[in-house]
Amino acid sequence: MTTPFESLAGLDRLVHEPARMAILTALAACKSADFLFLQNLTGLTKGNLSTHLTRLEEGKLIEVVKEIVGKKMVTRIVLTEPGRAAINQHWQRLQELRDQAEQWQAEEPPPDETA
Amino acid sequence: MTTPFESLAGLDRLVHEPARMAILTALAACKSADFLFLQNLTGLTKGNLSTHLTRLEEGKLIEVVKEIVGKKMVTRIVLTEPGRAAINQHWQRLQELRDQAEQWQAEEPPPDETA
DNA sequence: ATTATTTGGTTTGTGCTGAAAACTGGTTTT
DNA sequence: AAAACCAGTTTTCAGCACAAACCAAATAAT
Repeated sequence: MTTPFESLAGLDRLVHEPARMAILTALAACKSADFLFLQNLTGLTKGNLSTHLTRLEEGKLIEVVKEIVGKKMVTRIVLTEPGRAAINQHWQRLQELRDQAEQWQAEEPPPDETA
Repeated sequence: MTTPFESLAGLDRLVHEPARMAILTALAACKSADFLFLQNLTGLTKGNLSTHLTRLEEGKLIEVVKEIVGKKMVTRIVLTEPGRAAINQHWQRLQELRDQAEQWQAEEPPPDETA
């Protein structure tokens, strides 16, 4: 028997991490985002954003595409389908777990020791 | 102007960390919990639970009380009022931010470059 | 009574990880 | 041509989660 608390403790940190939740949620809300736009949206520093993007890319949740626009190189970040599923499911899971936690009652309550 | 994504990125890691969300949420749902009961609920190892409890105690979100019951020493963990507020507000904030993110649209969209 | 074993945790060691500073390569400005 | 700037990347470092090792007290075995 697994409690909602156990599930909470086991949440995927790749998605759950605040900065990455921000990035993934932003990407899910935008049709497209380039690096600087994402930086503005999330308020992360460039270095920080860059490393989080690398992690997300390693996890196949996003793709980083470099396009040349005019003479500038633009880094476009795209949410993959697994990535979209991951962030959506994460939000949904949080909601479920919160609800379950509220409903929850110990089957085997801790020994009474009010004496 | 701060976006919901910026707020997401700034979430308090002391509360947001999966193991600690589990602990705090469990404590909010129980009237009381001793160490082993919490361990069963969350599925954490003893060492891991112990260190997280220390962090939460340092943050004044819980209190760890050692009682002697019969001949046994029982470690009882109590959510402080700030602790209860913190976990409740955290859940609420997550909900809000999700909603805001869904509503959100860029005021200043990224430069169109469909060419 | 003395020695194992179990119970109920804490401390220590280690590898990871998030954050910002420092760096890099191209571009524009002067 | 040099200086300044832009758009990111790499490096450095402190902090952290995790489990293994450890420890004290109670209980069980001999």
